[in-house]
Amino acid sequence: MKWSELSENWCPVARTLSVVGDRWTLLILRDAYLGKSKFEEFAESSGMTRHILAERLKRLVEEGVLERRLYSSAPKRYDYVLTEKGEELRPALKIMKDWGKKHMPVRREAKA
Amino acid sequence: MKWSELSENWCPVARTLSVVGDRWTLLILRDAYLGKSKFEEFAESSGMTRHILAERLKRLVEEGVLERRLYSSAPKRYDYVLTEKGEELRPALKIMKDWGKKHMPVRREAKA
DNA sequence: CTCCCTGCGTTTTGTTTTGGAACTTATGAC
DNA sequence: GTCATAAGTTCCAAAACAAAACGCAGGGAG
Repeated sequence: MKWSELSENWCPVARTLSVVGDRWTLLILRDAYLGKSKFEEFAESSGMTRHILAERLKRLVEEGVLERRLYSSAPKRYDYVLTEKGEELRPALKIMKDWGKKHMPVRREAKA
Repeated sequence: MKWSELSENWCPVARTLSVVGDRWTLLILRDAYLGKSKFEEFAESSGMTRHILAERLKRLVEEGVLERRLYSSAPKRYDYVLTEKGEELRPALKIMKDWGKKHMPVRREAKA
């Protein structure tokens, strides 16, 4: 089965994952919850390539998770802010944050 | 940045996603929370290819989210059960389930 | 005016991952 | 022997991805 067919799945978890269940998307949301909104902010913070970032942002806007907003008219600049729909995933990220803190300690290679 | 470098990230969310943040892995956990444990059960329920499933299961075992358990010795058969670490992600899936129900209705194409 | 800078993407070029389907191995049933 | 079951593994083409360069629209400096 292709990933793209998941949005029609009978299971609500699968349908959710069809939006946020790929590599990177939840990292964009993390940054959004931290107050970031600009393309360059997401790019730098998450470390993903601009290519992928542009695609994911477009998708999140299409799905109504983020809203593309004109924040400067000359020159024209857009940023991305959470919708109510997007806000409602925040608790899931909180759980992942706590889980990561508890179960995924940073293994730093013995360094001077 | 490559996805594989995420496990060393300063951010606990990113480290969590380095384990469960790819396509399919959370769908395996969904099935595990529903009581499934066998390879064929995961394969059929999630619709992912056996190839990918095998790789994801191996990774989840390595990370201590699932445990590979011998459930039949002749012929040798293994299944996969949640560890306590794995159980602790259940609330996140619950949120995604509710979010999917609320925000991702199944669009069925006008059908007779 | 000309040149450089910022911010938001798009294009290009290889590499990696994925999807689909067939194959393997071990054992029990008929 | 032949078929069926369960848990993977292997192969190849197709899709996704990473990295870096390019495009474009306004400023601002000189």
